[in-house]
Amino acid sequence: MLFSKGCTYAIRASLLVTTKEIKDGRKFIPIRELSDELDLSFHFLTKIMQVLTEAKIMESFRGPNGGVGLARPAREITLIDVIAAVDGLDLFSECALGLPGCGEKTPCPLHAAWAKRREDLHRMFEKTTLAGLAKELELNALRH
Amino acid sequence: MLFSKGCTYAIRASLLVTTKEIKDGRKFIPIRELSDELDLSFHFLTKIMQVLTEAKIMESFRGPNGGVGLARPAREITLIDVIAAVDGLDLFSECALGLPGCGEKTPCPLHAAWAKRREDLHRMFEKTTLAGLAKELELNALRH
DNA sequence: GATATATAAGATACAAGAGTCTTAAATCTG
DNA sequence: CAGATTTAAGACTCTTGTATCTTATATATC
Ligand code: SF4
Ligand code: SF4
Repeated sequence: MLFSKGCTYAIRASLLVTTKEIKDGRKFIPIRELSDELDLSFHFLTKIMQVLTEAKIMESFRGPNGGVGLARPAREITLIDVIAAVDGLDLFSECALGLPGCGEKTPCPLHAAWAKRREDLHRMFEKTTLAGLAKELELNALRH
Repeated sequence: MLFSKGCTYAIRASLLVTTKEIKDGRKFIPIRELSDELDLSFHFLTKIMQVLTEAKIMESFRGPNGGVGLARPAREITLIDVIAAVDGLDLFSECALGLPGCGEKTPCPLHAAWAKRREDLHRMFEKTTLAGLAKELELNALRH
């Protein structure tokens, strides 16, 4: 898999929080509500949301009417932010073969082809904001 | 990581076998020689080469002067063959978010962008043959 | 203040990946 | 045939990722 389970959960949950914030105008969404709708473990999602909170992508609030919400406007949060917080960015800097000490100076024969696509992927996730995804989701009634 | 450790070892070892076959004209290379030069565990590499042998990518021969060698001409073995044998091709058919039952009919908002790059990656590994890599390696004195 | 609701934090359990080791079978050489 | 070499097969260990569970802590409502 390209991303860890936790990372994909983080993306899906962030997107759901975004749509709920935009559509219903709510500031904090309980994690239980998210885990129910996304059909995944509440406890596991809790831990992941804690990571996003620590990374200043989410804000949290305890007690009744508490939950998690975006710490910044949805158009300022990119998928790279979420990926970096959960999985790190090794995928976009390390290489397909993972040779020790590899790089531009001493490349393996796969380097040119892989590095190009690696950077393209990085740019793609960097340009994709939660606001953009939420908008696309609403326009086309896509799944989440 | 994009590929498992075993898969990257498989690629590196296949490539080394290819260059040895081409340059030295040897049919079988002992796995110990490969593991020594690639600086990785002999026993682990043995297990991986067994997978490649089972997949008809390599041929093996026991006893003195034995070892492993390419089962087909190097220009007919692609990286996709090696990847498919060790890691499988899920990476190129599954999606970034791994939603259950996802696909063209009910796509998530990431689908279009990801599917395009996923197929591009698949094509890249499909077009890359061991012979091509070995040639590039020799021409430019690249690492392996 | 008492109680219910929610996240925070960390202990624990389970599964999968990565790596090691041992024994068996095949092959060559002398 | 005897002994050395080399892969085959599988048991075993260690580490990491995934998931669950329990106990704290903060907050709101009454
Ligand atoms: S040279 Fe490039 S492609 Fe090759 S192992 Fe290093 S980073 Fe990866
Ligand atoms: S719709 Fe496409 S991008 Fe979205 S989860 Fe499914 S395969 Fe992946």
